Amino acid sequence: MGGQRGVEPVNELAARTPLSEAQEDYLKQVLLLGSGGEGMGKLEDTLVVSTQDLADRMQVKPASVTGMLKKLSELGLVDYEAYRGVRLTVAGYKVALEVLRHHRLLEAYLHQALGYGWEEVHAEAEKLEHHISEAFEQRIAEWLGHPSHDPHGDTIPGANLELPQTTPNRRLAALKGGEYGMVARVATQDQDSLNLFAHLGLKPGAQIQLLEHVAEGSRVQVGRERYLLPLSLAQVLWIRPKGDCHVDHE
Amino acid sequence: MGGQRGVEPVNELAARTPLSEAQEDYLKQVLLLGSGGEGMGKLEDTLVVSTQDLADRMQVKPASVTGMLKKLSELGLVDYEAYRGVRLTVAGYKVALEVLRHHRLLEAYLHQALGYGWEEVHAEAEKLEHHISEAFEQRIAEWLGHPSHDPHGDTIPGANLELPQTTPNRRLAALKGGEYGMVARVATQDQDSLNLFAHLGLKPGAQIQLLEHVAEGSRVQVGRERYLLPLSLAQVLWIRPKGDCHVDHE
DNA sequence: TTATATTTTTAGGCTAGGCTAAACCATTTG
DNA sequence: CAAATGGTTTAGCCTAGCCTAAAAATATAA
Repeated sequence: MGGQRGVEPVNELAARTPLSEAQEDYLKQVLLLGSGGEGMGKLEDTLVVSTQDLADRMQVKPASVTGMLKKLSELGLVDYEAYRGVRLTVAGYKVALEVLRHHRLLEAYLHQALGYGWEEVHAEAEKLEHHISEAFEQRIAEWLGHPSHDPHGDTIPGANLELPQTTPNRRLAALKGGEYGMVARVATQDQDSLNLFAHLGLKPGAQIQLLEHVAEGSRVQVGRERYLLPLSLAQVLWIRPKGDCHVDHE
Repeated sequence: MGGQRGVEPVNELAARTPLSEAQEDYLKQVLLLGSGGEGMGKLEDTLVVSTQDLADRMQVKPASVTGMLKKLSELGLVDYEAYRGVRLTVAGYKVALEVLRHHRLLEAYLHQALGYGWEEVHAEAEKLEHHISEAFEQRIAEWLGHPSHDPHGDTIPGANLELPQTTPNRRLAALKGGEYGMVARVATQDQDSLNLFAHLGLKPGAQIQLLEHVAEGSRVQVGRERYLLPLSLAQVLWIRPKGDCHVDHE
């Protein structure tokens, strides 16, 4: 059997074997971590992901990650070299996008059709994403009118897995004092953070002004309330800058 | 540890440990098989179920069933004695009803909210029933107006797991020639049978007349069509008898 | 009531996906 | 450039659920 010359023979067939829930989750996290906070982009723009990071995200020991990466590598879903980290292959990227599409469509559906709060949808979608059929995906996508974003402001890959157009946003922590903007994305999966953001009215679409950065975090104005957000939170709030600074009030 | 006098000490606590999908499925099937075609009734009216029957239903070898029954027995969810078959305990019965409630609410929701055909809902509900939260259950129940029956005519246990009132129906195979009635329940999970019934318009609510029983099965009138249903199908079609025979036409 | 047939259980294996402890590599530090 | 440090992998174990083959119990027939 030696001698398959050529560049990328790999196990393309295996990509058709139905994957386990765990496998899908690993692929999804490789994509998310590799996209590093930014929206999530083309496969080429993706970074190499470390065993450790994956272990943290999956709530699992690094040794377990190694084991899984070997399997996924044999399936041709990731490029993995010991001690060097991991990246998705084209096949793995497709799977990850599909899972992410399920997840985000579910979030949108739970929010819009069943009245879940936007901060509540993540957990439920996380469980369901692996168990819905393509028919289900299609029907909720249709019901929703084929949305491009979920309730957190994350983009939803299209039915053919194309990525929606994204506008360039900046983290709240990167705004300059006085700048106005609209919350475009709340990029955390931590339930406590989500609850806090929801409580403060900091959801996608909300208009805000960054007052100033201080040692403890960022001071921000939302409606007529002013809050101090610790840096960790200011890092996950993505803002679409609006008009420039010092506008017509005060 | 000897000497817990009293009748039913058992492992009540374990019933609180979250069960695996497989465990839930076994419990559900013990209930369904123990209810033998009839609607599904009180725990007391339930029959003992054999290892073999369970194996057939679960698409699994009898040896595997034995293994699982031992575990469920230790958890206090079934009463199991080697070679004598199995029955649910009160705790197991509750779990089974809960799973069934999920299943049937999902079927109703998929049908009414997402436009699935009534014959298509079973498979999707089968996968999802183990993965929805109580919040999800509640929201779809509410959306549906707390229905008492699913699209196949099966009763849906209430939020407190009470059983809805059931009216006494008879199998099509048990009707007498000339009797009229309404399809009340299509009691099969076989996809081909479901498709056939759907194709013939034999869904819950349909008005029918039994013409006669012949060697090959039962001849039945639906609208202005007449069909011959093999006995196996006539056994799973439950009818609510309407007016008596020979009414005002022909 | 003994013999045969059927059902059920036991024994021993396998895979997936976790874990721990120990070995290994790479990178940083002295 | 050697040594210490910390992330990574290997080796070996464990549990859930399934399997097959063989043994045991029950049910049926003679």
